[in-house]
Amino acid sequence: MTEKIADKRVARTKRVIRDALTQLMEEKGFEGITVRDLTEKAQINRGTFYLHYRDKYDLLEQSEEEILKGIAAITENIDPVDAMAYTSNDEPFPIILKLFEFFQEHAEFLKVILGANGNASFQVKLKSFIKKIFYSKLVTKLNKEGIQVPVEILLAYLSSAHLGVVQHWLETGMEKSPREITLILTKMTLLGPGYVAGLKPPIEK
Amino acid sequence: MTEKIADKRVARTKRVIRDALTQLMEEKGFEGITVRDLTEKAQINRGTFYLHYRDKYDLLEQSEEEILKGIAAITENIDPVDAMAYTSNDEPFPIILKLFEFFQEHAEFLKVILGANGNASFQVKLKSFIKKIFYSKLVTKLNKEGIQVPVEILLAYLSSAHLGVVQHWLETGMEKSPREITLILTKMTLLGPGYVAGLKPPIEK
DNA sequence: AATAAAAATCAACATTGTGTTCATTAATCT
DNA sequence: AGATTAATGAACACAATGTTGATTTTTATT
Repeated sequence: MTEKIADKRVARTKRVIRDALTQLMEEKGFEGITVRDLTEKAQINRGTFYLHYRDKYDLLEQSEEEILKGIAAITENIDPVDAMAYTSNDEPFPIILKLFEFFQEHAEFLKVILGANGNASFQVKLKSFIKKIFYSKLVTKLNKEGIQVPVEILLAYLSSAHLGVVQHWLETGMEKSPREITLILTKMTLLGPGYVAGLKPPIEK
Repeated sequence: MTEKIADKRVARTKRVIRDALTQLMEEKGFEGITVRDLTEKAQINRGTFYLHYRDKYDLLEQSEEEILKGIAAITENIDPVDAMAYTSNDEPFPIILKLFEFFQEHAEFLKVILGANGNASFQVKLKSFIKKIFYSKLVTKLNKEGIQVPVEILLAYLSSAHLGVVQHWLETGMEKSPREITLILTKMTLLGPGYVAGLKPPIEK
């Protein structure tokens, strides 16, 4: 995933800089961070920073890029039939489950980047991955039974809802396991939020 | 809503600064904007900016604050029974409809602040308003029929889904009317995204 | 273990944006 | 019309930026 780093010093430097980024973003958001802040927190020379990154935006991009590559690896080989294979109420969507396991591994960074001090553009990128997943699920259904709402809007609804639950899950310390949270998501999506909330389901059967 | 501004010059200055903010955020995001950028775009003296705002963050906060007050005015007087009064499949939630009408009025600013170059913390604040709406709807149902998923997660799901549709609606030029888009949202929420997508609803009736 | 190669440090530099000030000009309110 | 208040323009010290060149330290290689 990440390019192999030959020199131990480089690996260490990049690691301490990224750790500093995560910590500082949590404290004051990317906005308020200076390169000096980063290098002080990381305890390296300011010049060293510029040996590896053009500026702080470059650092952010590279950090995000790495995560997005990991997500792409999970989502890009979606077999519409198999990967989201059905899916009873008590069997989680396999891909969603895999994603939650990946999120858990990178929770520290994702928590800040997807949080209130985070980066809106990263959210958009992540959301489009999630959209892709649901789209691949929907294409098989399209033109069979009519979809009752515009597909684009349905995708916006579903991807946002799922990302929102990821954010909430990270924010509250990941109390549920990836499997548990995926099951809950599956349930809300298949049965409908209204139904699971106990609202009378106005389905004229 | 906004404090009455006595002097016409002040009103004009604040207006051109905020217009500049909206434009520049669209171009390069809040991150990259300098006070010099703002005053050049607004064609005013740089010192004049500091007569009204402490710094660019203060400008952003005040701009957001104004919007949030408008939303608060709509949401704070929610009568759980009345305001979200039922609500057949082809009657939109009144509050949601009102919100969309408000969003339409402030579309230009909201589009950028909720977009890829926008501000994550504003999203969080707006989402919590939406959560409040659904919470007020749910409390009446609580402890009656059991809710099948944790309330907090359900609220995260619903509020994120709704905010996501708002973002998509703004992003794509508000082609649907507030009433149309609210109806679609109501439908997806009450019937369930799975159902409206044509998935077999696994409801064992 | 010795040496060549590469990375990190340190100090210095010009540049740019910041936020403040003060005297002056211009627009507005009554 | 005169008093008041806002906007302008120029100047200032300060802080962060991104770059450079010389030096030291660490790593990889033989």
